[in-house]
Amino acid sequence: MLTIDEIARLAQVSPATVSKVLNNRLYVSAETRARVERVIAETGFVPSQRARGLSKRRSFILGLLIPYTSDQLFADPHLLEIMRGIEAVANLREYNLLLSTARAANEAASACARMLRSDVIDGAIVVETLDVQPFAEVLAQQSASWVVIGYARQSAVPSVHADDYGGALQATRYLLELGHRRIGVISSVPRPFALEERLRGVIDALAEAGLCLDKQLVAQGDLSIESGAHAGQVLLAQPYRPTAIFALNDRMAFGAARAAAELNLTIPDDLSIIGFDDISLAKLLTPALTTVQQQGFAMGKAAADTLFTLLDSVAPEPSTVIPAELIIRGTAGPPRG
Amino acid sequence: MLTIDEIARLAQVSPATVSKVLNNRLYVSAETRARVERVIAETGFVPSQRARGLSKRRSFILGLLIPYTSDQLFADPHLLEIMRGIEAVANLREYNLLLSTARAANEAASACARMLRSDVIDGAIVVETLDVQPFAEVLAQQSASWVVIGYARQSAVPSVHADDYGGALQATRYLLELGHRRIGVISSVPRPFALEERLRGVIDALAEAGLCLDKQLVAQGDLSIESGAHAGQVLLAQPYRPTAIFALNDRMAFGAARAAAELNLTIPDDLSIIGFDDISLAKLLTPALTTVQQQGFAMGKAAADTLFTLLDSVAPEPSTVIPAELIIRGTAGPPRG
DNA sequence: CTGAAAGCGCTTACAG
DNA sequence: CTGAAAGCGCTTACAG
Repeated sequence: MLTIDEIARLAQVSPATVSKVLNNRLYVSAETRARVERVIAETGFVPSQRARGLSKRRSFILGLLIPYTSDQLFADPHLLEIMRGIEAVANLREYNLLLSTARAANEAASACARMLRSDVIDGAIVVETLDVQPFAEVLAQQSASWVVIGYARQSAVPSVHADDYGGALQATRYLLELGHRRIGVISSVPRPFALEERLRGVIDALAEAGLCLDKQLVAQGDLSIESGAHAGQVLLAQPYRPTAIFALNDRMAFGAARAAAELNLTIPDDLSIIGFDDISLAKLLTPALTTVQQQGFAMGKAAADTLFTLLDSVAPEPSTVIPAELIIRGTAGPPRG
Repeated sequence: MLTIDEIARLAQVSPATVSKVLNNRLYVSAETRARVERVIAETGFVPSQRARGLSKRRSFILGLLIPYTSDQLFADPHLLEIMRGIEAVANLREYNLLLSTARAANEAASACARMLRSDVIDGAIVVETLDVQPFAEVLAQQSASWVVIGYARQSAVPSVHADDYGGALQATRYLLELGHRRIGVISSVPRPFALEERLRGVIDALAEAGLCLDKQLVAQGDLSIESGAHAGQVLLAQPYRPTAIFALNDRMAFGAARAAAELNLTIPDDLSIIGFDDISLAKLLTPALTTVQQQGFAMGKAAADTLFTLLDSVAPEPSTVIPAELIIRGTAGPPRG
């Protein structure tokens, strides 16, 4: 294998000098630098990262931890966009990305701790698909650098999340503007904190219009399509039924659409539906689903930026909120009559 | 940071002995081993991977390369399953997974080469979402260890792929058994090799029944939903139209279903549709899509096994074929009348 | 069975 | 501006 010593020999300088050139250090004469660079180019030499890491005490690798149950991951709308955002930043810093998709949260947390201790990774980004608490406990001890994409409530970890509250506010206001007054909501039990925020957005938007959230018009699902269909049936079976349904995630919105179809209700004429997430299938519903989009790329980018801030030992923003945007497509319109 | 020297001091042995315990070497007395293990357990010591790697000349990291255009990745049915399969094997070997999702194929190839040369990774698994040729050219030179998931035609790389031919054979036979004689096919231009194989399966199954593939009944898409819809329109606009359509991927099958809906054709009574891939949305079509499923987990596992075979310097299987299975759901039935 | 020494391939003060 | 030397934290012959 080509080593720095070999390059030094070919360029007739010391390994230390080659190292200086490699690291863009000052105090190397222009001609020496040129000579070394030529040899490097000719040989295609790439320095060994692990030797470099051993000296620099860095691995130049970031861990991306996605604790998941396969079903969740498939459903996650913007995970890939998040990854792209992280990668974009990591590339600039010449960092690589290590992927870990452990199953249970505590299992993932200890795997993460191991990678940190064995210095395989310099820091980690944890996607809050499961409970973040186990990570907080394990990683706080070893004063590790990490950030969570999601809500890191009690723990003091920097976090990045979408503006769930604002997104729900927009969606609800839109329905109100269209003229809806009886707006059904499909929420979830147990409720991830993001949904808690979305629900708060609904309530506040209704309050702006002088309305209260009618308990009768809130049905609970479990985030799945099936549960959305069931919740939709419940809402639509009411004597004085809602003219619009805001499902707090897209999959449940799909379910609601199915429930409407079973009752021969036309969307959006008989029933408006809005979802949240903008999963890739949202466009495939007919009509296409009006929903709230999260900016995965921006979230990934922000998370990586935050992590590098930590690695540079400067205090990062405790939390970053990425805007969410209402995407108007075809499932919401003015109520009939 | 805790080092092997510190452990040695605490256990009152030499670092070399600690190393032997760590590596499960023979020739360590039971009591010495016990003492060292106790200290390791008490301190929670985890050896530095990069120091270990520097000595062992291994990084214990595998590269997973997914050259993609974001659209493709979203659409990829079993990528996550593939990743899980790879991870399962990697975990057993105490290897980690590095993820790289470069855009263009040649860009990805050179990034891969860099990671190999800088010994960030010991080997790579390339998912054939784009052309594998650039990888073959770049990696062949440095005699790197890598395998492709997909078809690695001219190149001598070990490959793992689904039984596209067999899957198409099954699907077509099934339609024939249901009684269909006029079977439309939605293929693609340009055609990935996997689709080539699927088409071959169709032709052979028809031949078994004494039928030929009618050119009139083959429409070309480009793998997208929209193209499938268009191809479906073309096929269904024919005077003597097909009673079944086999779309060579699920997305085009979705498009075909949409085309059928526009003509008020009922599925499967007026038209049977079969897809290929079993993407996660397949179940969401109403009726749910009958399609051919690829075993992503098995593919990932096989690819990782093959890569480790290479890393262990033994000659691997040149190619591994993973069975594909017809999943019978609701979009295919006997033809009317 | 155990340990001293050299080595993996870089980087970093430090001296010149 | 340049290079010798030590060090990063392990492992591996080798000697005892």
